[in-house]
Amino acid sequence: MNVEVQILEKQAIDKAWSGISSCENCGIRHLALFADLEHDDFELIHKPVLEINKYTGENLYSEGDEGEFLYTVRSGIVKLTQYLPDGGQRIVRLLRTGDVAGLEVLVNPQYEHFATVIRDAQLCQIPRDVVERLNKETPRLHSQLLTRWHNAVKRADEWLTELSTGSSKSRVARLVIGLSDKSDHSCHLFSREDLGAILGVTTETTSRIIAEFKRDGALKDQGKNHFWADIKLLENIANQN
Amino acid sequence: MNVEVQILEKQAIDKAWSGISSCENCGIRHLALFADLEHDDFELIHKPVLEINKYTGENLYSEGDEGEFLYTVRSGIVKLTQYLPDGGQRIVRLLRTGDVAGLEVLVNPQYEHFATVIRDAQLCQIPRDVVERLNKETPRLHSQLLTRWHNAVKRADEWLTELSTGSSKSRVARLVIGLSDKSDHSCHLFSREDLGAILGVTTETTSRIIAEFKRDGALKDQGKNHFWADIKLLENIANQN
DNA sequence: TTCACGGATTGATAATTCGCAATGCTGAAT
DNA sequence: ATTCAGCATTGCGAATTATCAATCCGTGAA
Repeated sequence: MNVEVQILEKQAIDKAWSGISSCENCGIRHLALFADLEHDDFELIHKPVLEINKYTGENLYSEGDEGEFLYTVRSGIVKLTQYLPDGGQRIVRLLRTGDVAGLEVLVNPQYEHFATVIRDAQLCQIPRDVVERLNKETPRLHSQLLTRWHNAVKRADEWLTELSTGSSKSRVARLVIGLSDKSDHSCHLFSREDLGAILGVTTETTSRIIAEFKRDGALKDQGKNHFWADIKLLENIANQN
Repeated sequence: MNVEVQILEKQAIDKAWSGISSCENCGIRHLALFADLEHDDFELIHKPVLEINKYTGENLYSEGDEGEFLYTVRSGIVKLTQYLPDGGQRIVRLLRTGDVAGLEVLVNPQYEHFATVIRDAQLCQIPRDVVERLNKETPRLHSQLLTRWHNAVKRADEWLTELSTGSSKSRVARLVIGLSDKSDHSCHLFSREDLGAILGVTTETTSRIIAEFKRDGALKDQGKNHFWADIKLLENIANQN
C-alpha cells in the first residue's frame, strides 16, 4: 500500500457522508440498519452520517444524555452499562459488528445506558433525524427495526439465562464460549473487571476461575488477553454443577 | 346484577369476535397493541380474536412451538421462562395488563419462551395473521410495535441490573418493591419457587429472606401471599449491602 | 536496562448461599 | 371437625463467593 492510498484512507476516516454516496455502498450494509433500503431511499438522508473511530475506554454516550445519534458498529466492541443507585454496575449487552447502539432514542429522547468502547471500534454516527425520517418515509426500514429490537430482547434473555444463572464457574465458561471463535478456537477476553460486570460476580472470582481454566488447559494464554479455547471442555464445565 | 346479565357475561367469555365490533371498543384498548388503530383499520381483522380465561398454572405456549397466536394480557400475570441445557430455569419476564406475549412470532415462526399463567388471567388470543396483515396495511401499528419491543428490552435490562445484581437480600427487596402497589402498600407475591426463579436464587434462600422481612416488619402477612409492604424500609435494604 | 504502574493472580478469612432434611402451616376435600 | 397435600419455614453443615491485602507480571516510560 503506497503512501497516497494511506492518506486517502486516513481522510476517509471521520469524513461526513451525505449518505447517498457512502451508506449505499457500505461494506457492511448487509449487516447494518440500512440493509433493506433501495437506491431512492438514500436520497432521504440529508444530514451527514459520520464515520468515526473510537478507542478502548472511550465513551460514546451516557445514560440520560439527549440522544442525538445512533451508532452502527462497523468493527470493535462496545459495552452497554447500567448503574444501580447503590453504585453497583452491570454490563447489560455487548455490541459487535452490525449492531446498533442507541436504538432507544427513536422511542425516547434520552439514552438508557452508558456506551463505552472496550475494543477499538469503527462506528457510523447517524443523526436521529435521519433514521426518523427514513422510518416515516420508507417502509423498508420497519422490518429492520423490528428485527433489531427482537434481537436485542433475545440477547438480553440469553444474557439472563446463560450468564446470570448457575455457579460462577459455569457462567464464566459460558461467557468464554460466547466470546470464542468456534472455527479456530481463538478467544479475546476483556479485563477481569469487565468480565465480572458482565456476569455479576467480583473481579477476583472471575480472575480465579480464568486462572483455573488456564491451569486445566481449558484456556491457553497467548498474551494480551488472547487465548486458545477448548470449547468441548468448557461446555462440559458450563453444563455441570 | 340479575341472572340474565350474568349469563350474557358468561357467554362473552371465550367468544370469538370479528374484531370490528369488539377490539375497537375494548376496555383496555388504550393499553393494548391496537391502541392507535382507527375505525377502518379494524375491518382488516378477518380472523377471530378470541377472548380466553386461563388459570394459575396453565400454559399458554411452549418454547419451540409453532407461533400461531399473540396474546394480550387483559388481567392477571403471565411468566415467561427459559431453560438451560443443564435443567436450570429462569423466569425472564413477567407480563401484566396491556403486555403482549409472543411478539417474537412476527419475526420468527417459533415461540422463544414457555408462557405460564401465575395469576388467573383474561387474555385476548390474536392470530398471528391478523397482526401481520395490520402491520402490512396500516402504519398505525408500527409505532406500537416499536414501543412494545423497546419496552421489552428496557424491562429485560432492568431485570438484569435490579434483580440479578447484588446480594440476595437486596434483590428480593427490589423484587418485592416492584410487585408492590405504592399507593396502598399492598403486595401480592408468588410462590417462593417462582420468586427464586426470577432472582436466580434457591427457593430456600428466598423463603428465608421473605420470612426475615416479615420478622423485621418490612412485610406484614395478610394471608394468601398478600402482604402490606413498608416500601421505605425495603428501599433501604435494597440499597445497602 | 531499569523502574513504576496497573491489572492479574493468589492467599486467608469472613460472609453468603446452597442443599438436604425436618417441621410447620394453610386451604381444600371429606 | 379431621385429614391430607402442598407449600413455607427453619436448622445445620457444606460449598461457594466476597472481601481485603499481598504479590506477581507485563508493558511502557525514562
